[in-house]
Amino acid sequence: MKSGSLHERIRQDIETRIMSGIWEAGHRIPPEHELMAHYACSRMTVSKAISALADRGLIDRRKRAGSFVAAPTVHRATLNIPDTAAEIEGQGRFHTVEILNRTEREAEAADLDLLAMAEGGPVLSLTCIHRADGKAFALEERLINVVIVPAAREVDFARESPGRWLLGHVPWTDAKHRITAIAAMAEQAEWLDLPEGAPCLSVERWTWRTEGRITYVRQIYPGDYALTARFVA
Amino acid sequence: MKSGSLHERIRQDIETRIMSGIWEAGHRIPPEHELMAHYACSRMTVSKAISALADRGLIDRRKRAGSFVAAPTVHRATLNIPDTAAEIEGQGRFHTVEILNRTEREAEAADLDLLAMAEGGPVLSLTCIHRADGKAFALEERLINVVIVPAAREVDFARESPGRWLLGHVPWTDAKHRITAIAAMAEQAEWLDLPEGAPCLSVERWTWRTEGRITYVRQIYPGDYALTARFVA
DNA sequence: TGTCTAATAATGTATAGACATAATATCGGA
DNA sequence: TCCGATATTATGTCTATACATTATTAGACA
Repeated sequence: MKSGSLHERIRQDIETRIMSGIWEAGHRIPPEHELMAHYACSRMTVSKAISALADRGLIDRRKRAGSFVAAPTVHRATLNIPDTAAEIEGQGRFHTVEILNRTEREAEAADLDLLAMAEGGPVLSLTCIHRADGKAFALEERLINVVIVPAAREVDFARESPGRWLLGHVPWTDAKHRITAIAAMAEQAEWLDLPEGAPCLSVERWTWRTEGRITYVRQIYPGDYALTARFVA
Repeated sequence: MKSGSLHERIRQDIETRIMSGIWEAGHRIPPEHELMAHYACSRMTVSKAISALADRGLIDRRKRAGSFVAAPTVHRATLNIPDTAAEIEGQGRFHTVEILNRTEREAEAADLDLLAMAEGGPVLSLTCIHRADGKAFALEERLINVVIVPAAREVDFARESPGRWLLGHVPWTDAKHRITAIAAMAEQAEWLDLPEGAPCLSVERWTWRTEGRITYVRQIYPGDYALTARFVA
């Protein structure tokens, strides 16, 4: 239980009190000088423990007033969205990608929107299917902004999947995800080996850095695929 | 840009270098004493900045060896799953809940599993529909472990929705989420005002605290409902 | 009684130094 | 050349102290 350092133990201690409901929302936690006395340590150590809790949103700190247990209003969970190749290999299965379509073209109206391109320019459009031990796992539709990532032109994405290549070679500053349920359209259903209209999970991601959008990707998984997320950090 | 405190600025500074790709994965960031000199500050301040980055998983720190930019293998995003009532009201719409079914019974085999109950005991089963401005928004199927939360027996959940009541009255220590796509079954489709078989987003959540599982809930949204998540903390 | 002002209590930030810990580098000897 | 003891370096934790910031409380004054 007592994991190493003092500030860590203090944090754990307070966190347990909050989580177990001994200190409920709105309860004022003892001021730092009291905790100093209680744990017989310096203020910095106590402060470090409390700051960690504040960072995680478990408590609110107000000057002069004190620190209070925060009222939970949302479930906040961390979602790990691994690059598909890593995910499949992580399950001990054999991953392959097949490129179904690769086109380099001038950005069309729809592309301009997805990649937030003001002026237009060349884009690389990819459609590929990921397989785990030969079985369809996910369908990937991707647009890459070639203006920002010119190197993508030269890559053989059948050898290294687009997601993995981008992750390793192109840094991003921000990403937005959108998760919806869709009905598989005829062509999609065929590739995923599902009946037409079968429910599928669609995960879209827009990735950008300061200069602009890097890539847009939509991944379509059969409905029984589950994204899992956990509370706590 | 420069927001307030020095350690915050240093963190921002380093983060920008990492995110922009100036320092790529595996790059060693300057040791603390160099950063001290560069920012003309004490070691504690530098350390605080770097520790924050380490907490977020952006860098790895190794004694004697130094601190290195971590290799990104996954997109990590924070998913906010608000209690449905709060979500609807947050959109400025009018929220109502209708309880379609409320049963208190001895736990059945399926319940024991979902609530991880070893011995059995009473459970409260609820089915309700959330509406936004009168329009179907989400269908909620919930099990509450009455052994742990006896107070739930007395609550009128038509006045305060189950999610909100639990959030406000019952502290949890951990939660697990599972997101899948499903086809609406006849009864579900009817309540959600969708054709049978329409793709729907299913969000399941298991919530527990030290003594055991508190509640299991499955929320079913029409397919066009989107969960969104952002990178960064 | 009401209002403005000053004291006070709490957190927030930062310093400078000490010792602990872990991994690497170095050097002497077999 | 290899091995092992020792030195070195970078991070990890902690102390004691100082001053800044902010909201509340108490007191002075009209």
